[in-house]
Amino acid sequence: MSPRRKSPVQTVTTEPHFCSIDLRLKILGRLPFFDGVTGAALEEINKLFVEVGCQPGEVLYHAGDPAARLYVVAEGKIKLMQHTADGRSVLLDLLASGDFFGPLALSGPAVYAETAQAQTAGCMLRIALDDFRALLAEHPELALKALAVMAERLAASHQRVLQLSAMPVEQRIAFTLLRLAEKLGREQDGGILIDTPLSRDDLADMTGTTPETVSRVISRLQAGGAVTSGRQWLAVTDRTKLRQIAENSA
Amino acid sequence: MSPRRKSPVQTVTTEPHFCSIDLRLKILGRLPFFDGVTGAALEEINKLFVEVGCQPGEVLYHAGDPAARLYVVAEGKIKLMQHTADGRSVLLDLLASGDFFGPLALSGPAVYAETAQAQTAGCMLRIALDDFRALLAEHPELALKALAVMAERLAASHQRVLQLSAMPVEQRIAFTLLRLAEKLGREQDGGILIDTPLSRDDLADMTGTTPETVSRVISRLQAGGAVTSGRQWLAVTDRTKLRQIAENSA
DNA sequence: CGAGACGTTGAACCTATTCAACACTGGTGG
DNA sequence: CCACCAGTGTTGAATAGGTTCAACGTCTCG
Repeated sequence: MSPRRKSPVQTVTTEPHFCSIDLRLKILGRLPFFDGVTGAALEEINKLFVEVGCQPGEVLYHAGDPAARLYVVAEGKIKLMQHTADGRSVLLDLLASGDFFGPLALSGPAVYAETAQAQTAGCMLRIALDDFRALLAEHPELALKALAVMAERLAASHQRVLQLSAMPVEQRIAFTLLRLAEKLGREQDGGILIDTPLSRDDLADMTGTTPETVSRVISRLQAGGAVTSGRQWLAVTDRTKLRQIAENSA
Repeated sequence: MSPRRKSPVQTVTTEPHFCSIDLRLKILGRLPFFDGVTGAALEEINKLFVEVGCQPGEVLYHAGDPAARLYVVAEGKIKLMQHTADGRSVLLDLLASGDFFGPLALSGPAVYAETAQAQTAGCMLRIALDDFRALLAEHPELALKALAVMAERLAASHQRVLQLSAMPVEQRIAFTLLRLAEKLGREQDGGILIDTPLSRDDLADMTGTTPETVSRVISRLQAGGAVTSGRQWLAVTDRTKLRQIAENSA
């Protein structure tokens, strides 16, 4: 019952970001792509990656830019976004350590389909598209892994289309919070903290609504005891209640 | 100015549907998957497929069913749908001759993610998941083709999320009609006929709205001369005007 | 300490939904 | 062959859910 006043979200603040060799190998080894690759080959692969630091708010690339590289998140959170002509925006995905982004298709027009923006400071591992193509040629089973990743994302996107088409705002927000808690959740005295600086605008862009509406809904959820929230942070305190709201089809 | 009274959409009516060998090879040869495969190998692949006829409205599989097969549309139109607990539905995709559907992921849980329902009578080519897996092992480059297909569909789904999140109904419908005209369009005295029996309900499920609203919007479009429409059919008569409506961000 | 970003809340407005009545079409069976 | 009926489409009126605009409070950072 003691409302936390400051954000419990850990924001890394060490300057010019870079990753230790250990972290790099750990990240790469954990990728679905390379989980069957042995240590020596992995180090070979590691050499193909370049590390890039980034600052909060920094845009790694814009939708429509010529696409020549793929990225892996080593540290930090990345927002994948799209924008309309009149300035509205959608947050397509929120990526954390180990997530892959960029033109996974490999064929097709070599432009980025979305804008990638850093939500926190962090470090990315970058690989040239050609190098990745070569890697795929060498290890054909990697394509199957990529296929699995794409299928998962397609299913997620379809799920979102369903929600936007057929559910009221409150349910969409509840679902989104559950998903975020699952993906970015960290245990925090009795609740699951969504471990990224998350604004009302971000949530609005994730659920197809406005920041004002998000604020109202979250106030309601907070009054009902389902979540606790403050400036740029949110924790799920009653998962069951939240799920109930998400699935309430009455 | 003479409003067509009967649907110009050609509906195949020959009973128990099946495909000629010629058609089968033609369809398979045209698939992005097999476009590099030579005649002899193609006939080998052809043997793995079984043909299945289907009637309008028939459900090939339900979302959640154990998934053991992949399908290729030889003839006819297939609706891929999802449903909510309270009976609302979304039409995720409308597939025509040459389109692939089923669990393209190959890994992951072996259940169908959507429901596949025939919109017209038609014929499908079916392959066992295991056979397809074997095919992929034999021809690793096929995985890249599959990857490209998935990427395309993911981009389409993202586009739809953007539209549902940030555009009013009229724009969404206009966009949808343009896309349908592009995919299923057939030239028809001065207009582009969308060559499938398309109900207001279908359009509502494609644009995240209600059949009533679709009806109103289409009436407006028709009054403006952008489209002509009747029972279960629609033709785009002024592409430019429709595109203008679709992109109007004012 | 001030400025700007973030968040909340209220009130008016508007778009699209819902409910309802009716019209048209096409197919079926008497 | 016609009458009927279910499926489809149209239109109107009332309503609701969410947006928009605006004002204000609060936190953070330089």
